[in-house]
Amino acid sequence: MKCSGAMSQVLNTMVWRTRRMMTPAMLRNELESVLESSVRSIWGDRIPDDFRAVVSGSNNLEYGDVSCQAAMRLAGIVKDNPRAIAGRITETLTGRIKGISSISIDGPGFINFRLSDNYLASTAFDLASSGLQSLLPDTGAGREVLVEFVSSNPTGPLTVGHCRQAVLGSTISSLLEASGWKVSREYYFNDTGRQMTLLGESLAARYSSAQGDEAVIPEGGYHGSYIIEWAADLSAELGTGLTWKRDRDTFIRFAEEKAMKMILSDLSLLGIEFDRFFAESELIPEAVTDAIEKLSRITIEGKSLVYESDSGKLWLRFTALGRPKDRVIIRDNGTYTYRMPDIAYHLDKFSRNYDLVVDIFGADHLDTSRDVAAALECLLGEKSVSAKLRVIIHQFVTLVKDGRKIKMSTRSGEFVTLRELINDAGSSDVTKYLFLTRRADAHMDFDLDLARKQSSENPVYYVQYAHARIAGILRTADEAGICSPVEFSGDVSCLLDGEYERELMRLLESVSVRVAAAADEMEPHRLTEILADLATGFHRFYQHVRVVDTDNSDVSEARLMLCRACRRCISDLLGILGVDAPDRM
RNA sequence: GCCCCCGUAGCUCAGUUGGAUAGAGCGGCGGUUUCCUAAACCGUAGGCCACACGUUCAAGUCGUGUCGGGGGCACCA
Repeated sequence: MKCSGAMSQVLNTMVWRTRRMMTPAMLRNELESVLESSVRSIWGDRIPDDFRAVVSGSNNLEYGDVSCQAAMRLAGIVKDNPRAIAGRITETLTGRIKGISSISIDGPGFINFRLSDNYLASTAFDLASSGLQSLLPDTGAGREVLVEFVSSNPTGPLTVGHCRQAVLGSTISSLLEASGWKVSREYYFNDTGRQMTLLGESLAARYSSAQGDEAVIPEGGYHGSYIIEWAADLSAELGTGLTWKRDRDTFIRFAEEKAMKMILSDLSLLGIEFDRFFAESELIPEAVTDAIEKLSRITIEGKSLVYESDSGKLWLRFTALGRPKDRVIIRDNGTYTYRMPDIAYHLDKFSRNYDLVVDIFGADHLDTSRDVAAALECLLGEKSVSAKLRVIIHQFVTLVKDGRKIKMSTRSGEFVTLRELINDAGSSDVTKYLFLTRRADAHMDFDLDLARKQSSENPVYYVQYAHARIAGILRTADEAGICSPVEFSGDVSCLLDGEYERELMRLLESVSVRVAAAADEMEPHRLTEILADLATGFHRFYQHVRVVDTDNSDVSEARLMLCRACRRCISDLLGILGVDAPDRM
């Protein structure tokens, strides 16, 4: 980017200085602690220890930019009316708070604060120059978190349901990363047991049929047509002489390898990578046996947690742990049921000393997941588990095509794959974004007809368009020889005192706080809300305010800085979602 | 039978430890372009927040119950 004489003139006439960055989170924290100490200094020990003067955003411009409702809370405690309380609190703090230009008491007793123009401009500037992450609180502070997601067994391609989980998991991971966590993404899969045998046998059946032999896919086996292709590959590689009886392992391992490749390629469509693929076979038999041993040493009310039934099965007494049913953990044929290796897996995860362990599961795992958590709490102590384990359960997806819902069943081979979905929707960006427009715990109808529309009806394009528009402005500005300052000066705020500028700055200021909240709650759908707000805010600003104006270069430069802040904010957020931020559309 | 989720504008959905006049997109109606991307903007209509009771100074938000819808619950994973 080149800078003209006008620019250097501005640089000369303004006093640029470095300063300590004041983030929106710091401002709110400071505000809260000032309010709190004011309250405590007035009423002393009448205030409960857990009292907090919480500050939140105002939804109405007339009521300032941030507000505090402490006075209403205190009414019952100090026996006075809220407006009088608010008055006493504010008396003690006039002129003491950085970043605040005025304070008022409104309504039943809200204390409303107006952010100073200087502060607003400075946060916009910080966004423009250093990006969103520089304003986010460092919640993770380098602590380590393990996020497990997808964890689909290698039996076929990923489906629409896995797609939602993949998008959720990778976005939550990125969000945590942006908040200062060191994130490991892990994929757990079952490479042993009945399902793999069925898969291998299904492959063997397809393999035999291809050679004209009569062969039937086993009861409960896999009917997907992709296995026909694997069978062809298998005979091309190893010839036609294999039989299920003699070469079980060859069939199973070949199928597993093919399935895993399929899954990896599906994931790459979404741009998702894992740090580790953890196979169940790594736990068998030592880790699982060890876990059973630990559990069997525990007795609750005189009864052993692990017991054997007449038929030779081994049970875990979940009812003693507050769960509704006891469950079989070892079948009479000596194999483990799903829960047992999963408990061992979680013990393994906990033994690796992560500060936080996040599980992302579909609604079908709810019951098991609670059993696993109960077993963990029993072995490791309730406190250490509840403090570290975070389970996010998401509801299922229904596809809507041509206005009608598509029914899916998994094993039968009648399902829509992730790959088909992305092809049908036209791009992975659209798919990813739309999956994040709903809360994880809400059922979701994925509307393919909407996904295919390349118009403002489609929320992705609305946001991307805002980004492309800003990029266009920056190009125009560059050609006109205008660029925004590289250092911040407080003086710049007087150039941005218009209604639309302030509205945009106010919005930009709130973004990092909202993103931090989304990270704390692990609710990535809030990011699409924020993005939509940013796009709307920018479009509105653009419609009313001329940015590139060579006759008014100082104002133009200041406005350009807002544009850059907005663009950076949008692209950083889209980056967390893994969605492209195009410069042209 | 047990468990989970949902019920907010015509449709799809947001709604920040409970707070001020309940919001957005799409759809409807009416406008805006000699000007940096009209994939945009502005205005307008449209709501007993399923229902009842309770807690509270204050409930879309919390509790109990009722009704309605979706989903899950294996010795599959």
